[in-house]
Amino acid sequence: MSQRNTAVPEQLKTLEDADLLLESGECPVPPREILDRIAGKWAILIVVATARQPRRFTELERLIEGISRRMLTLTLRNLERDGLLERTVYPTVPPKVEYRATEMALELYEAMLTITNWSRKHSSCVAASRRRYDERRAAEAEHI
Amino acid sequence: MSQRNTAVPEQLKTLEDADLLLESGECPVPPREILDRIAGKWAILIVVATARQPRRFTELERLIEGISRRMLTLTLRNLERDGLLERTVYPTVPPKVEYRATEMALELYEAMLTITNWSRKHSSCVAASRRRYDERRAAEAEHI
DNA sequence: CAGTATCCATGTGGATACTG
DNA sequence: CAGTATCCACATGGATACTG
Repeated sequence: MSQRNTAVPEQLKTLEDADLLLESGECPVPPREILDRIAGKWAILIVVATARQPRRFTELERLIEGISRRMLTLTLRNLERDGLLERTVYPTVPPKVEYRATEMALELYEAMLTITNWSRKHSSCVAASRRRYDERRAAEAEHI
Repeated sequence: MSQRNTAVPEQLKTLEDADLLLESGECPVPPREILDRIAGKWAILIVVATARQPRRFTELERLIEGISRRMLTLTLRNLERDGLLERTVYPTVPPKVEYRATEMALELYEAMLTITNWSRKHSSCVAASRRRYDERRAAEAEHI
């Protein structure tokens, strides 16, 4: 993966091809949308929290530190709508609702781990690059 | 990948572990930040555009449809700072500047393709789930 | 308990005039 | 040409009062 220079497929010559890859006309749901979904601050955390066992609303609110009630609701709805979360209502008093990640969601999470792996692999390199960049800019700012 | 139920690692029992995975204390640059970077609307398009050949500022502005001058500059700076883009200045008049994706960036793009692949694989399933969800909600709204 | 509705602060991003 | 600076519109998201 790292020795070859073929990360971008050979047939990918123009940016229009990239659009096909990323915005994709044939897909009912474009990759861009999926990306936006998982890029949200909370979605993945919810998927992880509900991966191994069903979780209740308040339980998630406690588990996921810093999430607001509003954002929890919104994210849960979106995930449910996309079929990434299964919502089960027990018609008791008081009500009990459980959320659980679907198999599809777990696969998405697994795919997401490739990004995480990249991060881990190159993290210090990126950090070093940032230091160099910032120092260079600071130096320039000085002698002006 | 799809027959096993181990998308979430066995040792991942609590959400704190997930935090370690996603927000990661040991990483100088947390995965979350990388995710935000590539989730931006433009970064990946720029990486793709500069993958096979160096591109000039105005060239990118034309290639990447819909990007504003401001966002192009901002995204280029961020990518350069992170070491994902190499910026070369030719001190001519008028100035000429070229951007080119680094090897690291191409690897990240490749990793990102796993997400795209997930999308393609499950796209119609997600779309179907959305239809069902929307219809259900519409039905509920009616008999109220 | 599991939400919904509302208000408000902040950030993100577009358009564009200006400059070395 | 390759940007920077400025202004502004809008979406995102937090806090929280209220409800079935």
